[in-house]
Formats: sequence, structure tokens, C-alpha cells
Amino acid sequence: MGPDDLSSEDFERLARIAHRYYVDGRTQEEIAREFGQSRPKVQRLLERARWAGVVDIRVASPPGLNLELETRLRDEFGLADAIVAPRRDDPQSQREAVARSAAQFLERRLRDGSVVAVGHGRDTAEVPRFFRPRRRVDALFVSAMGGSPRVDTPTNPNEICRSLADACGGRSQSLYAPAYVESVEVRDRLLEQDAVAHTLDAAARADMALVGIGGVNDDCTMARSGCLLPAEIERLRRQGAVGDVVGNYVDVDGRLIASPHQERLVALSIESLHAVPLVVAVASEAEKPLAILGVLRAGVIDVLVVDEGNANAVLDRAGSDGAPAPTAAGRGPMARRR
Amino acid sequence: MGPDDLSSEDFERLARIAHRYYVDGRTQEEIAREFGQSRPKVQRLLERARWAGVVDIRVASPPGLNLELETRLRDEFGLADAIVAPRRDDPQSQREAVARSAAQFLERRLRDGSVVAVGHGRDTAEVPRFFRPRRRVDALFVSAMGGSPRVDTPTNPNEICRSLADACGGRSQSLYAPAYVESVEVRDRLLEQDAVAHTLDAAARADMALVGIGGVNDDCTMARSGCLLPAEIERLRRQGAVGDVVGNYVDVDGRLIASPHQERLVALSIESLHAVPLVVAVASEAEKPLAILGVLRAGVIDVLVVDEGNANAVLDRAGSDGAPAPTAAGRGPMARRR
DNA sequence: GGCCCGGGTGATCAATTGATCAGCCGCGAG
DNA sequence: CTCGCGGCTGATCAATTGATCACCCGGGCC
Repeated sequence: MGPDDLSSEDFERLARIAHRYYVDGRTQEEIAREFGQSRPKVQRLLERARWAGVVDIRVASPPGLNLELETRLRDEFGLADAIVAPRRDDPQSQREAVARSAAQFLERRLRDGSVVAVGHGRDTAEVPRFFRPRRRVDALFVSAMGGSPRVDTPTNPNEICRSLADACGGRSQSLYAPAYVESVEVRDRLLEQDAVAHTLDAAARADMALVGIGGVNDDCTMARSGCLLPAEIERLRRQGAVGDVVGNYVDVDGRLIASPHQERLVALSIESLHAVPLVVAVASEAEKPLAILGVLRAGVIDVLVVDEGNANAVLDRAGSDGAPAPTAAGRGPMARRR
Repeated sequence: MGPDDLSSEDFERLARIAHRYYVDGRTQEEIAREFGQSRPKVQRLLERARWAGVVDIRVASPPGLNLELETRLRDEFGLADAIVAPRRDDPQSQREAVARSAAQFLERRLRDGSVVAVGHGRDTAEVPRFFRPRRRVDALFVSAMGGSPRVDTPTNPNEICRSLADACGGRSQSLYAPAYVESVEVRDRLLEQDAVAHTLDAAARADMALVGIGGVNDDCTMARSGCLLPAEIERLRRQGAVGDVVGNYVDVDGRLIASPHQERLVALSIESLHAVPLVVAVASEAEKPLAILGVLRAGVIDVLVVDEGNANAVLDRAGSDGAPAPTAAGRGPMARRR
């Protein structure tokens, strides 16, 4: 695979042509004329030169940037984008680093008129602090999930929406409902309310979503905020749940856990989330790789913003079980996919 | 000029975009969409990334290949091509290495119907030994210069033509005249001869020329072959001559030495040589840098095949005196000239 | 010998890229 | 405040590049 299993004659020719192309900047046509070959042939030779490693294209990585890891994540899970935040020592700094990356991503993507559905969670809640667009953006942030019983928890979607809107001069739209209600009946009643229905509808039509990925251990956000009882979490675990997006729990293979609690959820459904063109998920904490893996496999995420540790852990996990996963190796630099 | 005088923010963005383009193989348009920029802007950013060294494209050089040196020669002297043969220890091996390179170049360029004007010299004479085209090529090799008094010297153009023709199954056309005759009158008489005129005419119309670069020291080919007397060489030196192509002597600035001997020369004139579309010059020995420099500056050479030592020496010489010479530095990888 | 297959070839077309240019913005001078 | 200038921006077009495809050639097989 290296340049070594070429005859030295071939090697010289490839090197010569590649040098002419990449260093001297000649066109393939000029080179073809020079070497008495057809242009397509020169193209093939250049391709071969890249493949054989005669040409080496490398991109400098600023310290703390994990571009390679990002590429692997994108390839492995078919993501539109993946952003790996620089490694930090303590969990809070790590969370902030991830949030900063997510905020910068948002800044790049937001346009006047953008509608963003927003989830909950500690990671997501940090995003507004780092969200500082250059100039005013008239975007609308819509709560995609009900809140916790402890009303003004800063990890509530409503709060996050408000902070985001404040930061960019846009507007926010709250969902006046708890995340989980007592029964299906109550939920259906709630969904009939104009205010609730209207907001969920707006969220479903969003251009973009910003969501957290929740875990299932005893101090996950759902538990801490009092949305779900420890017993309910326990039950979810027993059903194979590994994590959630906006309240929708999935198992490690990305299958939705159909369970009583699911019917009591007031939030964007997995299907509705799927319909949002650009779903950005934020995940940081240490115990999350399984949750992240499950949610990724559910196929609703377009962009993952994550810390380095989780990124590696998720890739390890994905590689060991499940599908063999088409690795990106062998695809040389500049090879187009298609 | 390095990646260091960019703000780390810019650096990150450039690295991110460059990575996406060069490693992941996305198109500029996809990247533009991703980063919310116009496509031309992405193009400019990529350009900047290359310029700043964020992207590093390097081409592996097989040992003994001096692609960098070749590029400098091309740039410095406006050559269509330059080939630097691998370094060899003893002069004869060195000469052979150069000849081999020249022969390979010929093989690449020769077509059925090609007409090649051929000069003389020890370097040129080695070329046929390495000239082994894959298959028969119906080319015509025409002597571009008269021979030496010692008739069958293998360094005579006629001999070289014959060997080349033999090697590829082509034809050769001899020039039946000495390189230098006694007087202008004799030369003019000779040029009236059909055989002579016809050959010189054919040489002038050649598609390609293969010539040596001669020096002016006492054992240069012209002297050894008896074409010129030591006294004549001495006189040329005094007139500033540093070397010759097919008998036309030039000074270090590339100016033709107008001298009595010039009128007694039976060979392609500098002007006729100039008219040949592709003039390939071969030069190897150790004392030749000045000769090569002078001939290059005469502007008749399109392709130079040379050993590493002479290549370096010529570039040193050219850099120190004469024009400041536009260096290729600063031109990053993949920058198109134009 | 005739036939078929795989790999390589160059003609051709579509996609991507590079270059140009008019317009716009911000800034400093007048 | 107005003007003019330099630099940046994205629309647009031309050049280059990548992909496809029909074809050909050589080698094994029948």
C-alpha cells in the first residue's frame, strides 16, 4: 500500500508527474502533453500516486483539534458533521468546551428567520453562555419538550430558549407543559391546548434542532430534575434503554423503547425530530458513550458535538459490536466518495 | 508566513475547512454550505490555508531523484523541462546516468514521423546505448553538424544518428562534411552541394534536436576530435567563449561569439536551432557549469538533461551574477502560475 | 482457430474549480 | 458631511477536472 510495491520505474514516473502537478502547478493537460500520454491517463496516474502515498497531503491540526476523530465519526454514523471539542480535565470545563463548540456551530448556521427546536439537559443549557453571534440574528427558538416540575430549572428547554434568544436578539417560544405527565389522558388533553399544540407544531417544522443526549443512570438530568422517578429510570434500564433524545428513550441499537412512560411524554416525537433537517446533539459527560451510541443509531442526529473521550469511546464501542462498519481507511486523500 | 501569524480562531477555521476539503474530499460547494459562506470565499480560504502552510502537500522523492532542483532549473531559465540525473561517483558513470535520462526522455517524446536533429559530443554519444524504445518508432535522425577529421569517431553526429536509428528501427541521414572547414569559401562551396544542403535543411525543420553542450578547455571534444586546434580554442577563450552548441560558441551571457571560425562552421546555426520546437541539451562533465550557463542564456534550449553537480553549480552561478532571477519561493503548493 | 473475459485506453460529457468583475462597505482625508 | 480609495464579496464565466462509456487488445480457454 505504500510507495514500495511499485517498480522504481513506476515510482519515478508517478513522483515526476505528481511533482509537476502538485508542486509546479501544471495542469493535467500540460503534463499529458509533456509525457506523451492522454489526459485521462495522467489523471489515473495522479490518482494512483495519491493512493500509493507518493503524494502526501496533510493538514496541520491546531492543538486540541481532533479533525481525524471528527471524520471517523462522520463516516461511521453518516453524520453531516461531527465536532470534537478539545479535551478538558474537569467535567465542568469539558462541558463548557463542548458547549462552546456547539455555540460556534450554531453561530455559523443561524440565519434570519431560522427556527430552532430546543431540547433540555445540562450540556445544552451551557450553550447559551457561549452563544455570541457577531450581529443580531432574528431567529426563533422553540421549546421541543416540556419542563421539569421544578419550574425554573435552567436546564429546562424554555429557559434555554430564552437565553439563546436573548443572546442573539431573536425570539423564543415556550412549551407550557411538563415533560412527563401522569397519564395518556392528561397528555392528550394537554395536546389539545392551543398553546401546547402550537408550540410543538412549530418545533416540528423547525429548520434545526439543538438537543442533548441523556443517560439512564441515577443522576441523569431526567432524574435530577424530577421528571422521572428513580424507579421509572430503573425500569427503563431493565427494558434496555441506554439514553434519550428529548425524552425518547432508545436501546443500544437505536430502537425506541416502547413503554408506558413514552405515552406520557410531551415533546417532539422521534419521528418529528427526524423530520427536522438539521438535528444537532450535544453530549459531554463521562458515562455517556452508550447513550450516544444508541441515539446515533436511532438515526435522528445530523450533527454531533462531543468531547474527545466520548468520541473515542463511542467509536470503540461501535467498532466492536454491531455492523463491521465501513472504515474510512484505504480512502486516500482527495478521493471523492460517491 | 507560517501558520503562526494567524489568529488561532482563523487557524482553526482554515484547518477545519482544509481538512474537510483535502482529507474528507468534500467539494468546495458542500463546504461553503456547511460553513455558511459563498463558494468563492471557501476557495479563497483554501488558498490562504495553502499559503499559510496549514495544508502541506509533499511528493515523495525516490532516492536519487532531484525534482526540486529540476523545478528550479525550469523556473530560472524558462525551460520546458529539466531533468537532473542521479549523482554518480566517477565521471563515466555520471555521463551514463545523464545519457540514460536523456534516452528515456527521447523515448517518451518520439513518435512515428518525428525528425530529430542530432549534435555531437561525448555525452550525446552515450545516449544511443540507453535508447531502447518499447517498440519500433519510425523516426528520422538527421546530423546537425559536420564530423571530425578523424572520420569514424563515435562522438560524430553521423555515428550517433546511425546508432539512434538502429536502436528504434528508424532512419538516419548523415551530413557529409567536416564541422569546420578551411575557409568561408570552402564552406559556401560545400553548402551548395545538394547532399549537404539537403541534410542541413532537414535538420533545420526537425521537430526536435538532441545536442551536447561543449566546453572550451583544452581537452574539450572539439579539441580531442581535432575539429579545432588548441590555438583556436585558446583564441575563443580570449574572446570570452565559455561553451558551444553544435559548434556555435557563446559567452557567459549567452551572446554568440562572432569570430572567423564561426564562418567556417558547417552546422545548424543558432537561429536555425532556435527554430526547432524542442531542443534537448545533454551535459554532464565536471567543468561545465559556465558552458551550460552560457548556452542556456542563449535561449535555444528547451530541455536540459544534466547531472546534479552541474545543476547546482549552474544555479549558483546564475543566482550570483546576472539578473536577480525570479525565485520560485513564495509560490505555495498548488498555486497556478499565470 | 475462434471466442470470451479483464484490464486498460482515450473520446466525451458533467461537475467542480479558478478567475474576473462590478458592486458594496467601511474608513480616513478633505 | 462628502468623497474617494482599498479591500472584500458574491455573481458569473471559462478552464480544468472527474466520471462514464464504448472500444480495443492480449491472453487464456474451448
